[in-house]
Amino acid sequence: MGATKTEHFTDKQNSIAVMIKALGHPARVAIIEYLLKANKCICGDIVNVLPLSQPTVSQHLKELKSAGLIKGSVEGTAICYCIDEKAIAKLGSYFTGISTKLEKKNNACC
Amino acid sequence: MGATKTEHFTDKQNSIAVMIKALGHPARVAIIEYLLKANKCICGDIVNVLPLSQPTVSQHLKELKSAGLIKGSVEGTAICYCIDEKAIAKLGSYFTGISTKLEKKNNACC
DNA sequence: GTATTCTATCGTAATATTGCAATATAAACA
DNA sequence: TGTTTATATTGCAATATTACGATAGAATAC
Repeated sequence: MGATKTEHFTDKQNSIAVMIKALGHPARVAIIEYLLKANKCICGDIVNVLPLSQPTVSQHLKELKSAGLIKGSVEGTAICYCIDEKAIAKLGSYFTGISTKLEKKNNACC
Repeated sequence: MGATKTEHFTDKQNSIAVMIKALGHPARVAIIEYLLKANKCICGDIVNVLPLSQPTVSQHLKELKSAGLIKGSVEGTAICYCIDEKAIAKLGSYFTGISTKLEKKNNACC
């Protein structure tokens, strides 16, 4: 035990959980927020801004990328990381969808 | 090492990450989705629906509750768990806020 | 009272995550 | 070619998470 029993849940539930989990760390929230406000988005900037070592930042970027939340394109020696709009939009509509259903239900049970 | 360096991030970043992290597991996504569609929301129902043991489900419910995503009220022997609308709305607006800002920026850098 | 039912907690094993130093890789430039 | 610069990978230690059996607690039924 210790491993998540992904095989017992639906693909949708698993894929939403993976995307959400990727943002479940303050460093990765900070990265997204930095990418959002930065005009240029080079990894080196992020290392300078975050209070974490370069390998650790690189690892967080890797996780965000593998979850599909950011994209990275090689730009000479540096790498340009950017937010994947579609992924964020998907998460947004997932939560607003729940809110809408709750309103319709009137959430009366409690 | 091994522990998240929360002290280096802002309160906002940490609190968002905690809420998001609570949903970063398919079982907890499944619980929210079940609470959403169920008319009654008793913990026992959830144990019957999920492919996990009663202690494990109880633990997941505890995490969702401590993250503020659900509320629980005692109802005789059973406990009535419900989604906290405000928390879900907060998450929804967090993501749609990012989307809006991305549109304004035109996300032109990559 | 005892029995039953529902949920929480404890204890513990398996696994995952976080973080960094050291090192590797890869492109640009001298 | 050798050096610098930027990022990735490896290896490892510390900590967190996931899961469940056993057990405890708390309310209801008898």
